[in-house]
Amino acid sequence: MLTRKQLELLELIDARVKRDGVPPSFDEMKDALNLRSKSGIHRLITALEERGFIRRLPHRARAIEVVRMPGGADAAHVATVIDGGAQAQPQAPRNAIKVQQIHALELPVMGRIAAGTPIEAISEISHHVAVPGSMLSGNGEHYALEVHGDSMIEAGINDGDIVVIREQTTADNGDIVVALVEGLEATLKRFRRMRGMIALEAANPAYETRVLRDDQVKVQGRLVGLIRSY
Amino acid sequence: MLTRKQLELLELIDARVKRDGVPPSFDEMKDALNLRSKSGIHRLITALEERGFIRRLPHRARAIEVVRMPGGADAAHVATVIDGGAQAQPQAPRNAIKVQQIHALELPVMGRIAAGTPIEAISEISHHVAVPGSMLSGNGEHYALEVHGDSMIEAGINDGDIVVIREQTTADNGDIVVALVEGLEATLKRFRRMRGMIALEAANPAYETRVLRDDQVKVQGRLVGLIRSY
DNA sequence: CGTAAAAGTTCACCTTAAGTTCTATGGACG
DNA sequence: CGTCCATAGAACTTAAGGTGAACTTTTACG
Repeated sequence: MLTRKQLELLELIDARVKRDGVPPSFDEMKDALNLRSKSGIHRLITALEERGFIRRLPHRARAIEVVRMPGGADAAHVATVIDGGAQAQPQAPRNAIKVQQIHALELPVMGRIAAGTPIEAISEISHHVAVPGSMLSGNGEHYALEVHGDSMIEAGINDGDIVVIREQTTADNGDIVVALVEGLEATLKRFRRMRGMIALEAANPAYETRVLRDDQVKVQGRLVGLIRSY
Repeated sequence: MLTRKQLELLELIDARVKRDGVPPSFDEMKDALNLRSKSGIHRLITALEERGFIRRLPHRARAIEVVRMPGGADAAHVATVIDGGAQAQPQAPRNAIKVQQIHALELPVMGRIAAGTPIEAISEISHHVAVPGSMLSGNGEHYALEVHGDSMIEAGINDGDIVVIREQTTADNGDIVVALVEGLEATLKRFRRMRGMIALEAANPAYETRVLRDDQVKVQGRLVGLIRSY
């Protein structure tokens, strides 16, 4: 899986992060591996990223994170240790064997939502889904809903899909939102504001656009992601 | 992941919140880090937010929250500990570490695939995505591809979507598959076998169904999931 | 409720640190 | 003897960090 050099670099990064709390820069790595040019480091880093051992933010200084160590993790079920909120706890519990960082989060599926016509509650949690971190905007609360109906089908949202919603009370034109109409019907529609009114458009010609007064519509969240299983 | 300054500031905020119960103001942080201008703090805060370590409400006084600490896990980045299989950690660990199951796996994105017309390589890994375990069939290798083009649009597969593929060389009628045509074109199409020939149907009337001889088509995998970010 | 103080934001300017890219070099190898 | 590939080197681009000042929004208080 890894060449000797790649492994060496991976172990170096891991050791430095543990020692300093801060990942090494390219220059520091180059010195530590006795190379004279950091372009070699660049290639090694790229290789490690491709193989899924580290994650990084391109062009960002010291933005490297070790995701797993060789021999490590690759199973579908993994136990995650979530730190209560603060208190870093670097070392894993003793009987843990392998560690992998997964860039994802479990979100509650709060129920079903009728995509086209109205109703179906945002009520109790039925279960949870893992959602890739890249879908989440960093700040803001998120939850998931199961789509029922075909009214958003032309937007590529099918019956049974899981949609990921970011809680927010405002929306821009063209956003797909979860809106509460008349205080009770929760629907998933495309949001458009026009001369004082709000239009909720379905993405299916069989459904009519509903134009409502400002006070009849309460935006509850915006669609930020979609997950479908076949 | 963090530079020294960023880490320093993060630890300061964390310590202050623990000590005072209230996050420090920009001026207080500036003094604590021995800076003469608070605009530097602003930039560090922005960097910490980008990297997902803190969450904040813009313009609000002292509205900063530490979401996670380096090495520690919370929010979008979660450290997963793979328990050997048996014994999980039954007893509540010393400093209130919560254990959560994340039912997901990081899959490599192997490149782009043209959904409609032909070609685009399954070549090197560009990056990784977390994929919910419910998508994975337990056994079998999986990988991900970025969809390019609109040929599968009526199946709810849009340009830019990430599709999750399970490696397999056979397919049932109606499956959506990654197929290698004539040994070089990789396409995402619906698979149908008819009287000794294989039909690869696009889900877009603008594209024609291609009917090919058995030996011209090699099934490489089957679509098992889809992930879309807005 | 209005206003002043406090807190957060933005900009311009600068220096240094860090990451990226491209081309050249030199050895291993068939 | 040419190809492959890791290393080197340097040029280049961008990010990080620092400062000071003006400006806007919140928040607290009389």
